[in-house]
Amino acid sequence: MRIHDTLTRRTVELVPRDPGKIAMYVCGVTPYASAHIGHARTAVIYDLLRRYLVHVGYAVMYVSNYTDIDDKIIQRAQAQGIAPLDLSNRYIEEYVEDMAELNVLPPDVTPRVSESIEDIIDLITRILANGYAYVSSDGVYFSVRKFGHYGRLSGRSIDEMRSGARVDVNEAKDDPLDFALWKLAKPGEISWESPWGKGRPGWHIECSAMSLRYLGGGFDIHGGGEDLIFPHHENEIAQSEAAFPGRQFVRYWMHSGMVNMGAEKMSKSLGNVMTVRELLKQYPGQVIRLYLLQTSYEKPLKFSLDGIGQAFSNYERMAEFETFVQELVKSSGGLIQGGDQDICDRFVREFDAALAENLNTSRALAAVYEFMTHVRRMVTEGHAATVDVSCAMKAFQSALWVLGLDETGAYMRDKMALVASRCNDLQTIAAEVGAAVDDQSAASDVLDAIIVKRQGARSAGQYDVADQIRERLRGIGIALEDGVDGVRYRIHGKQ
RNA sequence: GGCGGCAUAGCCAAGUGGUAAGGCAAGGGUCUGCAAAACCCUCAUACCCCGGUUCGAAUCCGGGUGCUGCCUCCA
Repeated sequence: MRIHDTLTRRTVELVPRDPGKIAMYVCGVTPYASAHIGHARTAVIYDLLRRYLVHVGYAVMYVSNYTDIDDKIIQRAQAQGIAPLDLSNRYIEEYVEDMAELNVLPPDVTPRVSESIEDIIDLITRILANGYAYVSSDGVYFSVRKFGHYGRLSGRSIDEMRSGARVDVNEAKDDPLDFALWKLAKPGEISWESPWGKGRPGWHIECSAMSLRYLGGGFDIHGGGEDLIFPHHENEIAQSEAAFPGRQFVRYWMHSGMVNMGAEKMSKSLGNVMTVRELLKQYPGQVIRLYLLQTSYEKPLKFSLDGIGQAFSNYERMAEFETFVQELVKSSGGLIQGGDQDICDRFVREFDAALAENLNTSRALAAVYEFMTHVRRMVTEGHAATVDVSCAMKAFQSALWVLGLDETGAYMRDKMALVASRCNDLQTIAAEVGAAVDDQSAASDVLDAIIVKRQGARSAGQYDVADQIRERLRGIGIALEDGVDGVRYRIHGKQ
């Protein structure tokens, strides 16, 4: 496949360090607050990359960290009167739950800073020994000017940054551009023993230590949000290559675009966030995931509820199609009288080709939509040729897996939860139409009773009554459909 | 101040030299008690503006305008 490499600014063929294997590292979150939709976007995108690589046959080793020690965590924990690691631990647990809802597969390894102190100390020791760092009054600093390639990833020169003059002034630094590898602890702060005194790692060093630990030097893909390009990833390169001079740290750098709230970037520090939790109350995780995949991963995504509503319609279509094609396979024994035998092959080829071109999800989704239309048309028209429809089902399900949209079961569960959230309304309607339910009945039972009532009206020819009931349900976001094989209903998150 | 990115129909969005994918919404049709779903049809002489290069540009170049990212914690 081809991917866009931030370092060379080119879209290039992905050539692994070891044939058939991909080693990838993605910067995870600093868990001091609930994950927002921007965090979700990054997680979903790299999860898609991983799934695609597995799909085309690679053995993938995927590492993603938690930066569970940093200034903000310490501050917040202090404010709440709890231990920093308790705070970060709580949000890590929350994050794991949220990502599971979005069908993000757990990475193979999820290292934490607090559990990687030894590796970090070893790495700093190496950097010091190689002369790229110095011990100062309040910690250990990296000498940016000693690293010749500094600024290559983010495309800036050391002198330009000087004119920016927004780098903080710190007496302990030899140069304002230098950054901390190890911070000596202030009284009462969480700390670990080190050759330079009790303290904790600076930001940046942990990702070098953890990625090198689990993947080794020169691993394949390093990813993260594009806001990490500078200084985080720039510094990672500097540290890692200073520790192991002459060896390339990472083969390809990938960066995912930001989610914007209105015109501005969504960020915890700006406070303009939409959390995943909040969204999951209104929409199934699969719908949110599809929403995030509708835009190319490198472009900014302007968050909108309307966009999620569109994703809802689309996901509904996919879920319905999956059921449809499964039933078709059952009823036809796998072969049907249809049309174009090539439909499957063309779909698989186009879908894979789209993702192979720097994860073009819009194009891949277009292939999925067209495929659904083609298969249904084939069945509708019923040509003379015999077509293997089980291959269509397999191709479709395989594509859904790659996109991580294969949790149709979870989708149905989430929809039922939305029905349950309307239990009061349903009870009201049941009372109005005289459906036989009691106050204790579950929402789905109440809904069933209403539907039974309506079917009774229909078979009695009382269409005005039936239509009224349908309208009432539509009013609370439940749409009834009378098919030849019974009644179905759809639930809509938007109202 | 320095270095980037983006601008395609009501909305989302692909497309980096060959004459505008796909989806949502909308309108019409088939089907249906009526709807919905499904299927069929319609829906940008046109890609922010002005120049230029070219047989040919949404795509390349120059100049504008607007929005935005990074330079400080950040996915």
